[in-house]
Amino acid sequence: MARPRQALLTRQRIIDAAAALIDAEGLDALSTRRLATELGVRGPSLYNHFANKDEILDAVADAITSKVDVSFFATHDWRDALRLWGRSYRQALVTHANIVPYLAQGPGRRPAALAMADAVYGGLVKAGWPPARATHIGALMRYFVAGSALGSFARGFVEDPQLYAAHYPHLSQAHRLAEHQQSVDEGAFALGLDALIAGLEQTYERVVGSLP
Amino acid sequence: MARPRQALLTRQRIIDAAAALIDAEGLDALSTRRLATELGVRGPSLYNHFANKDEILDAVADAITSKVDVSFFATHDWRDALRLWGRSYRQALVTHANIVPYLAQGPGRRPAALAMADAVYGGLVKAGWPPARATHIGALMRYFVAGSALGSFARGFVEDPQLYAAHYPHLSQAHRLAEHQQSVDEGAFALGLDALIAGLEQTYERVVGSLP
DNA sequence: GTCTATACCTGGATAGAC
DNA sequence: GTCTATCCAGGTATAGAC
Repeated sequence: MARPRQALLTRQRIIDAAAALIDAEGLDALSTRRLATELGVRGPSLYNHFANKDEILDAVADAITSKVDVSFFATHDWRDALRLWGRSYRQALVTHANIVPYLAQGPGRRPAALAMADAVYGGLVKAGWPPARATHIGALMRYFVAGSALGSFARGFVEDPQLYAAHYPHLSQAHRLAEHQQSVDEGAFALGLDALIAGLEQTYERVVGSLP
Repeated sequence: MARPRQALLTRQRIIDAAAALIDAEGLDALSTRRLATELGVRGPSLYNHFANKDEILDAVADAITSKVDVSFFATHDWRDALRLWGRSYRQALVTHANIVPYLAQGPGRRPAALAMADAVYGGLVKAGWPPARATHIGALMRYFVAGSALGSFARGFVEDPQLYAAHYPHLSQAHRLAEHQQSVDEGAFALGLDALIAGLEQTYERVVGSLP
């Protein structure tokens, strides 16, 4: 099996397999050898499609970001657009939570991330937000979404009541958090998103609403 | 130099050196060999003080979290407490941004993290927030702070105007972001924190203010 | 309590055959 | 375009001398 008639690998197959591997076992599980094995191939073959491992990771990150829906800024009020975009953004990251640290720290060179920033910024400015504020809003939404995808709050807790009751008076029910992990995270995200938009609305009225 | 009269290492020295190394060169730079070298010692010596590498990382994470000031919940109005705690929390993480991915994903077994959660939850409940909401608020604040420390929004951009102007119509000034990275991040955090608290205030009036 | 020595594994990447 | 073979660096951790 030196050179198969039909290529065994494509960039897309590699990206998909890498994403699946990271989702299942974490960022550290992604090695070129391991990824190749998943694809029924040997390590070095990957280098026919990507120059190095970082290029693979960047491609995965870009694919995930490209799933975020930013179309709302063209069709909706900025408040609704922010809310709908925020949900779509979180959804995209939560389903690939293990890659969030890489994705959030990565450089602003990935096309999908730039397209997203462009749409958000453009939409906010068009709605009347001053450019500096629009930048801040794009950034703070990113903080909130990335943070919520990164660290499930509840995942941290352990299902052992004894561990908390003794030393942390207010956390006596904390072990229950482990049971309701997902609903706690979703509730916290929903509450935060509502609060953020309501708070920004006040700023908007003060800053933009007072103009002619 | 087999057995020195005075121990060369202490847990505290190891923790400090590990934090400094991570701050300077990132999480991946922390290996037992490298850390030992920084301490003027050989790799295996560390195992006299910690069972394994994860224990070292947990100790670093705990040390950082313990620097967060949660005393405000005992002395201030919940709004002010939230704001002051948020700033202190962000400050602690931003100065050790490289460890945020580990810290945010880690388990809820670290004493400092539990003490913090306990103080926040207790303070909010005492202020009249229903327990479920108090949990959500603690979580959403964590999302926002961790997200803001994790990924500097502006750091991602590159100081090359050409890169953006061509394809992203609204980002023509994006290269300027790289110059003002810190002020963008601080401005975005401040705006988001204000908006969050203002938004929560509305919820508070609706949920708590209407009670007897 | 730190050392040396070492076992053992995994990693990313390249060269050259087919 | 995938293979084999190989390099080299680095990782965690243990055993036993001093």
